[in-house]
Amino acid sequence: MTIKQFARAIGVSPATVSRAIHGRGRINPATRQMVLRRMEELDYTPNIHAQRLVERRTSMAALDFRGIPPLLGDPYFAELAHGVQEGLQAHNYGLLLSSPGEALGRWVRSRAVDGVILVGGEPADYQAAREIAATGAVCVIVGHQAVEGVPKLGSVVVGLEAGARQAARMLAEQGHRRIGFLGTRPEDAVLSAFRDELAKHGVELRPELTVMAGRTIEDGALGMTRLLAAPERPTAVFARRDTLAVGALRAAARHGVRVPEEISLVGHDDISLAQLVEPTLTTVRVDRTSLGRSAAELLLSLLNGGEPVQPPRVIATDLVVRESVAPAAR
Amino acid sequence: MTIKQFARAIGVSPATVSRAIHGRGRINPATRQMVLRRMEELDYTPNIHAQRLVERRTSMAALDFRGIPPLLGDPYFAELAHGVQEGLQAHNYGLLLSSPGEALGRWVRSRAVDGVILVGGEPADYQAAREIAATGAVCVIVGHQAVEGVPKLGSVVVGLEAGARQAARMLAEQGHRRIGFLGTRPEDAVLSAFRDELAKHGVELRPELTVMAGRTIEDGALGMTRLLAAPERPTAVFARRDTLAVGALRAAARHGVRVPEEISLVGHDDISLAQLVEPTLTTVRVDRTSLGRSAAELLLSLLNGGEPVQPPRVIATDLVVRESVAPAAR
DNA sequence: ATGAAAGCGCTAACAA
DNA sequence: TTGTTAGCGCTTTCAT
Repeated sequence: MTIKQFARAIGVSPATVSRAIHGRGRINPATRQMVLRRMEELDYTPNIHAQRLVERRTSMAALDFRGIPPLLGDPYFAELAHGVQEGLQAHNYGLLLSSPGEALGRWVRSRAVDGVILVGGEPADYQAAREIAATGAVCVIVGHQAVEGVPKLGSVVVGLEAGARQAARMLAEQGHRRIGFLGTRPEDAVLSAFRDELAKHGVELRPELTVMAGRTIEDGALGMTRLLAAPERPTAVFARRDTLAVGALRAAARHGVRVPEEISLVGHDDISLAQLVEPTLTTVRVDRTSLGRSAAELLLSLLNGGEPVQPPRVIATDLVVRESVAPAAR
Repeated sequence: MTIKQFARAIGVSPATVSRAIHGRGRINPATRQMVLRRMEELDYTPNIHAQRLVERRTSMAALDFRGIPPLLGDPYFAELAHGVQEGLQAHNYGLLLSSPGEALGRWVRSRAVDGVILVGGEPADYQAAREIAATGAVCVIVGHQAVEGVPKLGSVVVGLEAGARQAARMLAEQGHRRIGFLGTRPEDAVLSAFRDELAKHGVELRPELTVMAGRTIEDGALGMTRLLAAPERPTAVFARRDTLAVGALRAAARHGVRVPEEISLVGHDDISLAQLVEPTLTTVRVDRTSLGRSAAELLLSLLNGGEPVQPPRVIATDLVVRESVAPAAR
């Protein structure tokens, strides 16, 4: 049924129907109620394409993971998507899941979406975001660094410092003085914040106990084995990813070192596995659902004429205390 | 830029541009190439809403998880979504992620999507699928039972039997005779197939070793504890969900029972956790990516005037052998 | 407060 | 082979 047919059926003009639907323009409240009621009865729903064509907005946003390999299969990104969806849904925006590749550009240029949320921290991703914003669509990038001063471009940042500092503080306060670090890359906001905070508490993160292990469980096991073999074995270890921490846990078990009695362990990310290992893992949580929700909200605000320059939104990490940490043995 | 402006700019009529874009109707190949080239140069992209309005198709499908709680946060569904996306993308279809609730109906009635993929096995889900198909949209339901003979409605089914039988066969062949089962519901295709196949190998699945444990890790631990306390302890256990199996693994560890040396363990679903526990879990895989891809393909075929009655598509499960199974101790 | 009419940007008959 | 024209279903001035 078209608006014309429907209007005729209930004895008003199409314009009145439109006014009733949107509540804009002058319209008699009584007529409005009547129209709305009869819409239900006759099951009339406006054709969304006609609306979008004339209104020039879509109420759709695209979410793109920039070809990050495991894509949606990875719970990390799945939770992010969930948050984005929540944020959009609250404003009746739809979510278009963009597949990696060039499709995203097509969606934007054909105006299938009003805006885009890009997830990715690489320079190329920031470049892509700029290009999208330049075409007139609104774009929000979720990554590790803030973007400011670019019109139609916003950013949401994972604040890695906070959680790392909390972890450092807790370990220091529990009396740990020889602390190991299992990392992925030497230049890492988590590592520097952790080291800095330890220093503030009079604890030095020694280079020989700082191991760039990798990212997998196996990497973690290997790294932990090295730490356990150190002349002065650490009493606590901070791992940059939970997967590394889980590997470390295994290695400890294999070497007969009890966690947390003999060595404490802190992970990072709070993947679901963290609650499933034994002992359960104390870890730094990245709240991916709020990350997604914030990105969605920022997008919507930019879309509604929000200021081009937003205060950068930072989603702070925080420590989740579980079983894998104990005071340092004397 | 509109088609009219673009057409004028390159000195042809809008109709010619349209023909060039779609390659339909009579058009001089040379003109076509020219138009296509100039589209690139002038960066003209058709407004998708105008296209959809007149073509009466959207090239969009909605994916709805029917409010299954963890939603996208759960890797199981994330992988499914991934498969769906792959299938749709191959035909240039877009994926609209529908949020639980009434939104789906709106997308369908407003013609925002041509079709819907519904994931859910409850009777209410099948009912919802029927209603969608009745409105004129095409619908595919992903669940445990096939639907046939309903126009515009297709189904993809997880073939639970195959994997369950493989598991039974393997355990029987490894010499296991006292086998336990940790289930979720008594009426279950997996349970009956497993029991039946065991019987074929001369092994009885004894009622006292068949425990309806639940679905969580904790449930699994409890169930396993009961099995371990049985007068005649089983030498192998089949768990209906990997979460149950993981719980069983823990319970075994707590009771000092080694897996697989003293008791073998098989799970079901192959969630990512299955590879992360120790020992890694032998389990029945449900290939969720192909499940999603099949659903997408079926949807597209129905959309393209495919037969209302499709042969029901079944995605078979199969056994993944890892470390948690060993021959029965003599 | 309501209706008539002019587009929104595209496709597809129908003419040429 | 190409152009002209009439919609697709809606919103929004501009009249009334």
